[in-house]
This record gives sequence, structure tokens and C-alpha cells, in this order.
Amino acid sequence: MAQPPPDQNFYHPHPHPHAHPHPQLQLPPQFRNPFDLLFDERTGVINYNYIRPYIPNQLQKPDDLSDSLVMRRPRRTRTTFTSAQIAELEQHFLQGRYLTSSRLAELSAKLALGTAQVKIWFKNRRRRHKIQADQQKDYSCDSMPLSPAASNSSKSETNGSASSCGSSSSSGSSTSSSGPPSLQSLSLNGSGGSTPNPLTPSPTPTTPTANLMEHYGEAAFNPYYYNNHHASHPPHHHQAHHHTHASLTHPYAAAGTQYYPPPTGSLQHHQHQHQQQYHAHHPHQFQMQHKPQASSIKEDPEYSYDNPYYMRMPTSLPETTATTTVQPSTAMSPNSDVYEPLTPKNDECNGVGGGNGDAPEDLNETKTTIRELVTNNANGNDDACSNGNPIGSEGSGTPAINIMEDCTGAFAKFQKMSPDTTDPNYQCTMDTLMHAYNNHRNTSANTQQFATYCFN
DNA sequence: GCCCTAATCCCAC
DNA sequence: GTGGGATTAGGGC
Repeated sequence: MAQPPPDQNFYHPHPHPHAHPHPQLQLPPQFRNPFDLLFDERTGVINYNYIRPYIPNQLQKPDDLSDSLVMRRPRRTRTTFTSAQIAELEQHFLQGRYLTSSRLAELSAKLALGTAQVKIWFKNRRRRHKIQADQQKDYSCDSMPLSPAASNSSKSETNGSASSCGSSSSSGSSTSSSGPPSLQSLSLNGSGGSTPNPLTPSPTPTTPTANLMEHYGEAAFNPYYYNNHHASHPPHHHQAHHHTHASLTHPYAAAGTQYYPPPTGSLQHHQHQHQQQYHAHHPHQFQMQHKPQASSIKEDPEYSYDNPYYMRMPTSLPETTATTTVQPSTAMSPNSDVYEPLTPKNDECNGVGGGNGDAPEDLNETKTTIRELVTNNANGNDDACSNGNPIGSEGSGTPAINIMEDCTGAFAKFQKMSPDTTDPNYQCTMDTLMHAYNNHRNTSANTQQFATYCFN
């Protein structure tokens, strides 16, 4: 009987050439999932060298089993994923943290990996992400100063980042005591006073992706970019890149953690490990996703794409990053089998969930909101502005609107993070704009002053 | 030896 | 069957 070639993906404790009985033969109960050990789902090869009884560690070894047969389930040889495989896996993880069977099969075939390996990778990736998210949350809740907007709003309200930070967002416990700040806390915190319900995506037009990508660099959000722009460059380019975007005291650096900038040593490792570690240190882009209920994702007819809790991926990027290669998320498609729901608890810390990173759309929303604000104010409809000195006090909101229209590019100012958290221009959120507005509506004699303050 | 992480074990649903 | 949490262990440095 011809013996199949041994499969190198399996551990062979007894590499003797004698074939063990065929797995279809009767197996005693202590054999658990023998096919796990025998069948390589990638190659389809049965490993005839390998039939061992599985005895849980906790169970006592039956007397009639020799020591040579009692062992922990042997491991497969550790797979070393290629950088391309990692990139692909990361990209799919970006699109959704859970895979359907069809997606799994497709991905495993595409990457020439076993389905078990793909599943394990996603499982471990989710685990890693959760740990880091917990660390970030702890850090951001404990240490990060609130943006002026959040600070303002928190004076009169107890919603927003402060209160939601205190509630656990996951079934697991937060175990770490320190870590890098959440990027949400860094750049998206401005929703505190303008997000009535922290469990819903913020109605405050924010541009999280634009903010974060500009501040941290495209690579932090796009593994493809990372591959294309860093893999071929010496490590110092990588670091220089980040210094460019975090030229001042970076919260991560200030925290003295290993997370950001990535440790020099690891960055100087070879590309594969470099890439793996990079993603381990930059998990921020998945903050809004969480585990769906049970197995409801795949067939749940209520799994509506239109549900605002569902992940939204950026479909367009600021012009400064328009040359990069972020793929339109298939998670955007109702036919996608990778998109997943966002549960309310996913809105960690500040209720900016939803991943609504469509910058131009948000910008338009912001402008529309301000337009209404100014118009109402100018028309005397702003009850809050009873001091007789409203914006557009010339009797029409038109000048302010015109200024805004003329200052479209100036909105970009608010998409930049300031290292100075006391800077009232800290964030481009409605809170910030309202902060500026409130500060100046009592003092500005005309629209121009306000517009100058806000948009220049 | 340390770190990262693939793989395993265990339990819950 | 699949998930998460805990753990083990391979491999690079």
C-alpha cells in the first residue's frame, strides 16, 4: 500500500514509516477529532503517520495506555504567514472581523491557507484587538484630557466620553492599567455635548478617518498602503513618516508606552515581523466593531446594512490621501458576507461609533448645520442668542454663509489635531465650532470676526 | 530570555 | 459549530 507523503504542516512525533490504521477504522472514544490530526484541509492529504489518542490534560491517563500514547494534542507546526497573506488578512479584517463560511473558503483558497488557519488568524486577531482596545480605553479614560468641546459639554452634562468611558463595553474585563489612548479619545471626542445618545452614531459630523489618517499616517489605516510604502523602504523612513505627522509631543510617546511610535527595534526587524508588529501596535481602526450576537450574522434577515450601528467604512478620503489604495469596503454592501453589526456597546468612550468616516459627506453636513445655525441666528430664531448681537447681526445670515462658502478649504483646519488640547481649534466637530461660536458671539461685532476666528 | 502570535484547550451559547 | 478567554509553545530577535 502506497503511503502518502508526509505533510510538513503537521507535527510528527513518531515519524516512523509504518502506516497507522486508516482513520475510517473504528476509533476508541478517547480519540477526539482524529481527522483534525490526520487531514490537512489545505492539501487534502491524510497524514498516515499520525494517529494518536487525545487525552485531555485534566483526565487521568487510563492504565492501559502507555505513556507514549498519552499526550497533549500535538500542535501543527507553526505557520509563518507571508507578508502578502498578512496584508490580505488584515484587509479582510478591516472589512469585518467575522467571516462567513463562504468568505472563509474564499479567503483560504486565495491565500493558499487552510480554513482552520484563517479562522485561527481571525480569532487571534480579534483577541489581540480586544486586548489593545481595552488598554486604549483604559488609558484614554484615565489620562486623556478632554477636548475643549468635550470639556465644555461635560460641565453641564454627563454624557459623552467621560460617562461612557466608565462603562464596560465588552463582556471581557479590562485588565490593563495603562496603554495608549484611544484614537477616538484623541480625535473624536468632540461629540460629547452634541451626541444626545451615545449609543448611536454621532450626529456630529466628524471626519474620524480623515483626522486619524492625517495625524497618524495612511499606513495606520491601510495595510496595502503599508505594504506599498514601507515594505520597500528602510525602517527609518517609516519612523520619519510618523514623525512628520506627529511632530510634536504625541500622546503615545508622552505615555511612554510601546505603542506609538512603534519601537525602533521591532521596526528594524525584517519585513514580515515588521508588518505584523505594526498592526499589533495600530489597532485603532476597529474601535467601533464588536462581536455580533451569537451566530446571527450570517443569516439574520434583520442584518440590515442600513442599520446605523453597522460598520461604515470610508468610501472616500481627503485629498491628501487620495492617492492611497484604501479599498471600498465590501462591508458597505448589503450583499457582503463580511459586514457585521455594531452593537450599542461598541461606542466606546465617546459615542462616535459607526465609523462614519466619509469626510466630504460629513463636511457637507457640518456646513449645512452651520448654515442653519447662522441663518437661524441671523433671523432671530436662535433662542440661545438673546444678547442682540448674533452672528450675522447685519440682519441676514447671508454674509456668514457666504464666508463659509468661500472658506470651504478652511474647514480642513479643524481636521487637524492640535497637540495642544487647550487649543479651541482642537477638533473639527460641531462642538468645536460651537465652542468658537459661543466664545465669540458675545464679542464679535460682525460675521467677519466669527468667520475669521473659525475658518482662518 | 523576551516578545509576538499561531495553535490549543476549555467553556458558554 | 462558533465564539471568547486563557494558555501553550514555536520562532525570530
